[in-house]
Formats: sequence, C-alpha cells, structure tokens
Amino acid sequence: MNASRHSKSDVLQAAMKLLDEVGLPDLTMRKLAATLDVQPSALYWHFANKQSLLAEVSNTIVNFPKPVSEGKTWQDTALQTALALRGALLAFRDGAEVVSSTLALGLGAESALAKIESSVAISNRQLAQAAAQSILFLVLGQVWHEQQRMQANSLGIVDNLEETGTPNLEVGIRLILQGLTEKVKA
Amino acid sequence: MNASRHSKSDVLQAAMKLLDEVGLPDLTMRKLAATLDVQPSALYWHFANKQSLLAEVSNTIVNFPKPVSEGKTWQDTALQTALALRGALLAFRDGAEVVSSTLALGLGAESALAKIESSVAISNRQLAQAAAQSILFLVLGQVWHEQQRMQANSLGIVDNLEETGTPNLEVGIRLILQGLTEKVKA
DNA sequence: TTCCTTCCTGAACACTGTTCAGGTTAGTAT
DNA sequence: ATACTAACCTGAACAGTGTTCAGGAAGGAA
Repeated sequence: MNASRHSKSDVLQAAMKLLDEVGLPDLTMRKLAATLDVQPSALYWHFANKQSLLAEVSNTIVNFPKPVSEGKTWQDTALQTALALRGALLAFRDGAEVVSSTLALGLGAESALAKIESSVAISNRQLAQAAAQSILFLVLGQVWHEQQRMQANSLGIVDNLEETGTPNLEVGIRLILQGLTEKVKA
Repeated sequence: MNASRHSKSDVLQAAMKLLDEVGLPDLTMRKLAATLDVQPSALYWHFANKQSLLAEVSNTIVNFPKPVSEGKTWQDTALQTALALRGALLAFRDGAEVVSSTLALGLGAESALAKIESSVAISNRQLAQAAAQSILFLVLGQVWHEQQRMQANSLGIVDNLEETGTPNLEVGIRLILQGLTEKVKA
C-alpha cells in the first residue's frame, strides 16, 4: 500500500493498532514490519529492540488525562483516577499485560503511579506512596484478569458466569481508601 | 549423568530447580531436557505443552501451608496468610511472574486465592471475595516488582535506594483489612 | 514368547528477535 | 549543479524458540 518512509511515531502508531487487532502474543516484529511495507530490520533503526518499543507503547497507553479534583474529596479523586487508569488499560487489547510487564522491568509507565499518588492528598507521603502502589497493582491485576477473560470468551470458551470484574475492583479500591481515611484520622 | 528414565514429577522437579537457577526467561524446553539428559521432544510425553508445565510449577509454588488461626483475630490470620504467600513466591526465582501469568491464563494457582479468601472470616462472602482478590493482586504485583529488582541488582545495576518493598506490601494489606473491618462494623 | 504400556530418539517445521554490510532517498551546503 | 550528510531501508543471515511425529527401546504381565 504505502511505499513511503516512516518516522518513529509512525511505527509506534502502527504497533498500537496491530496490538489492538491481534493481541500481544501475535504482536511480532515481522508482522509489524509487514503492515508498514518494510523489512523487519528497518524497525531497528527506530527502536533499539522490541522491549523499547513496548515500553513506549506502554507509556502511550497510560498517558490518560488526570481527572480534575475540583469540588471533590480526595477519596473521590483517587477513585476516579484509578478508574481512569482502568479505562486507559481497557482501551487497548492486552493493555494491562503490556503495562504490567514494562512496569516490572522498570522501563516505563511510572506516570500511572505518579498520577494516583498525587491524587492521594494526605500529608504522610510514605503512606500515600504505599497506598498508591497498592491501588496500581490492584488495577493492573484486575484488568489483566478481565482482558484475559474477554479473549477467552471471544474464542468461544464457556463463560463461567463470574462477572464480578468491575464491582470487585471498585470495592477493593474503596477498601484501601477507607482504610487510609481511618488511619489518617487516628 | 543420569541415563535412567524419568517420571512426570521428575520433570516437574527439574523444571523448578532450573527455574530457580536461571530464571523464567532462560527456562527453555531444550535446557530443561538437557538437565535430564533427554531430547526436548521427550518432555512432551509428560506435558502437553510448556504452559501446562508452568501451570504445575505455579501450583507447586503456591502450595504453601495455610497458617493456623487459633487465638488470632481473622485480620491477623489474613495478614499472615498473605505474608505466607509472599514467602512462597519469593522461594523461587521469578515466582511471582510465573504465578501471575498462569493465574491470568486461568490455568491454575487458584488455591492461593482460596486460602486468602477463607482467612477473611466475615459473613459477607461477596465482600470477602473482593477483598481476597485485591490482596492477591497486591501481593503478586509487589513481589513481582521486588524480584525484578533483585535480578537487576544482581546484574550490577545501580541500586535506587528505594527499598520500600516489604513495608509497602504490609501497609497495603493492612489498609485493606482496616477498610474491611470498618465496613463490616457499619 | 507375546503383548502392551511407558518413555524416549532424531529429525524436522515454522516460527521468533536481532545483526550487519551495504544501498537508496532526500535535503542542505557549496 | 555537485558534493555531502543524515535518515531510512534492503536482503540475507544467525542463533534460538516451542512443537510434531514416526518410529524404536525397555520392562513387566499374561
């Protein structure tokens, strides 16, 4: 189709489109190169390796706007931020797994943690950091689970009727915020 | 070394030993076969595929004894259970990643969730389930992070001085349990 | 001795990420 | 117009991956 040359952000865009279409396991350098009408080796001019590519994909996924906090309690803002993160992860196929992996490798996606932490408006920063990290892991784990089920269901695998995804997540976050509120009071 | 034949549990044991020695990325079927003095294809008589092998590895890792609850509040028991899970994951290199992956794929490791859930002795089972799931994701995420840092540090990468691993985990769990306690009271 | 189950061999298939020497294209400077 | 330079790509190869499959060997039971 397109025989023109490509910039780094072209490749990044194509990678995210392909991710959404085929999922993480099938996001290979060769398939990505094919969608750009280019040899696989060409990708290595733009990115040092696949991990670096995925790191930037991950950063783009979690680059969602931080909810405004006007007229809301910080508990509400924190909850909204966590749910916004959930939405950002759900916007791309296997988004949670991609972000989890690059976060574990320390290659990016730290902005997600920062956004949650800054929404926890309590004076004890150490405590706020622990809570924010907990919320982050909770959202990542839950959405990863959820997205895996989505794919399984789309493959015709029997639905287990355990559709407690979203409720469970919100309940979990609320428990942490509740605990935080009590702890700060004392 | 050993030219005798092997049972399924022999292979499983060898896999776990190799995992602990070289880590998940280097746990390949070929290397595993080599430690058993066997061709790679021989492994497929014992396990349908690599995922199935990892699923059983995962089940073995999380098969830790559930702490006794005598003379303790359920909050204490739940905390102990979560920390026991942490210990079980830390007992094997990349344990958290292995368990996270197979749990996401729905191929095993559910016993971990069951143990935590049963330790949350409140009447509202729906709430208990949500809390248990939250604690599980929290432990998995935190330990995954921790183990990744351990490997990075062992490779000579600079230590970031952010040694908040264990404290953060315990704080997070306590927040959830505190929130639970308040919610049950009301 | 025959039979059957258990376990393994050897070779191949279809992929994967990555490297590298060299070529093309386009734009800038002389 | 010519020369230079940076951006981008080709083509081929390398070393490795999980997995399959027809067939062979070992050992106990009938």
